[in-house]
Amino acid sequence: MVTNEERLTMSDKVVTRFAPSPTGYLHVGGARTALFNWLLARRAGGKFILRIEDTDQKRNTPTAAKQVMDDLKWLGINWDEGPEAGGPNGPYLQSQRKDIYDKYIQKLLDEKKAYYCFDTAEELDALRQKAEAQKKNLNYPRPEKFPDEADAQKARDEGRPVTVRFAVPQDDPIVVRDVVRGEITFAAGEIGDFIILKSDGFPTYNFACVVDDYLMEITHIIRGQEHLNNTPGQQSLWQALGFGEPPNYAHMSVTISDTGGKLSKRERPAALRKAVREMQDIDLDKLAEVASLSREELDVFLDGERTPDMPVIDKLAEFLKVPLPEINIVDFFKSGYLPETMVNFLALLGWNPGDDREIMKIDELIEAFDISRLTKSNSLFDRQKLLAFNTEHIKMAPTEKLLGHFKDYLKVIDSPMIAADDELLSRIIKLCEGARTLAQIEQKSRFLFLDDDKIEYDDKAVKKVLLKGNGLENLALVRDRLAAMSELSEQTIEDMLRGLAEEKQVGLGKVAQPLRVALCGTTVSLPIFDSVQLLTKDRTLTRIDQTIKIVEGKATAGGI
RNA sequence: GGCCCCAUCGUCUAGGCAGGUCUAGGACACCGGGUUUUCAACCCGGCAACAGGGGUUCGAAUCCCCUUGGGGCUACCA
Repeated sequence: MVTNEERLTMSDKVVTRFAPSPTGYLHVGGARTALFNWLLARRAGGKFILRIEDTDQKRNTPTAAKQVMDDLKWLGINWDEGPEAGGPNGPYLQSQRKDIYDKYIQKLLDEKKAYYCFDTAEELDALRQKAEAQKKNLNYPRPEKFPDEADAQKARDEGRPVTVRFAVPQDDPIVVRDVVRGEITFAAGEIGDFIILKSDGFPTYNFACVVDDYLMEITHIIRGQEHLNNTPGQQSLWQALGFGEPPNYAHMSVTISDTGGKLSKRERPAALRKAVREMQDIDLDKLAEVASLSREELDVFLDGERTPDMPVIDKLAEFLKVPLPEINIVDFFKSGYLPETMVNFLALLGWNPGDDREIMKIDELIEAFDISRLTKSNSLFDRQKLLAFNTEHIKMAPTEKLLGHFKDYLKVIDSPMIAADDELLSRIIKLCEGARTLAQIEQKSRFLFLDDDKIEYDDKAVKKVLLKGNGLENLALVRDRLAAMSELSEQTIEDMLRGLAEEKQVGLGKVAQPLRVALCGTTVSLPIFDSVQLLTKDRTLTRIDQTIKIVEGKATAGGI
């Protein structure tokens, strides 16, 4: 039996890569792919390369590459070669490697292993439909005689699109050796000739990726199962180009959404659409204004025809207070998850260390990582389990580290708590022991940083705690006792509240909860004794008075 | 439709390649109880799975075949 250790030292230096197309933020699936490649490289003491696959002129957004890199950095996934880092195999943006690809395209053309095509989109469509009628996939009819350079020039002059197709060898079956799935055989003739150079002069993914993997000396490619069907074609190209042994492929399972199907970034707009449809009396004009969309653009989106950019979706959701499922890595950041949580959780989606360990630090993950333990079957992204993981990681994290994460979080959500100093934030964090997300810590304590007149009273809380039973009366009593106190500490506040509860023959909750609602407007906050002490006596009294006034007013007006 | 992949508790999974030690282990969720100034956290207990059918074998969750189910791909996207 070959151990993981032996396998790693037996092989040459391991080189892996993550090759995202910069179409938006890094999403969970991409992060997982990046992570596995990174873990393998780190485990083996090899190299991890970041390569940006931006050969599609239509889909790239200018900021996307930076967004992806920011998200990788947040996760702690660093790259040895790539944009920003540099390296001997650059450039690392495929759009800047055109001359390299041209050279290899020309080589295939010269060797009659590829040929020019001049079909229009309509002509291809017709071919595809014909194939469909015969219940087959389109297998492009290769011409008997390949067009030559003169033909290509003529087509260009006539304004016809000029592409290049790879002539896939049709005589033998193609066997792909996959680390997680074993040997997969594609029958001879199954893989049709595919386009390697687009009419805009850029190579297709299937071509660029083969050339770059070769030139960058990639030894292991871990990617999603959705690429499995590309592999025979790529492997075939690898051979035609004379690149020798292809790299080790490992096709991971796909991450499935709890709504069914592959986890996709389309889910956020879809969730928003659904929520808007289910809502009544929304002012659509106002809504459009909030997102700085025209009313028409909004309608188009709501009809499901087109989707605006993510920041617009976020704005709409925020305005409507609709929680959207987190899909992109930044979404999780903004929801108060720790990067350690994401790395740990993602690593366990389709991989496990082989023992009962689940909560693991990054170092442990690296130490335990073994590519042969990748799982074959698809897995569902379980948000509840993710929450449990986050709870554990918050619990585990040293205060200083947590403080750092918390400050990052406050910044990204633009919280009024940014104003607080480290000492105060540390105390707050300690008071929130057991919190599941950084968001919960913020929500429990932000009332301390709001102006007294900016407190929003939650209707349900007011009804349940102040209007039912003796809530208001108890609050008034608390006010009097508090006003009479000279020294305020958690202990004296506790003594006062407990004493009062005992006198009234009620549980502590009956006096503590009305006070809590008066301070922060909701039933959830930091422990009450600390809350009062931190807010100070004067401001506590102010808020109590304000609350009594507002609630009594509402009650007599029959508003509640 | 064609091609490809997959199949253990509700979910993530261990076990499978080297068949017996599996009356199938862990975690999350769920249910019941405890603790409690809120939300959490925490403690104790419980429920819960080898998709179905055929083989092979003394013996199958484990090997083979079929069925069913799920997923992926099927672009001048990656």
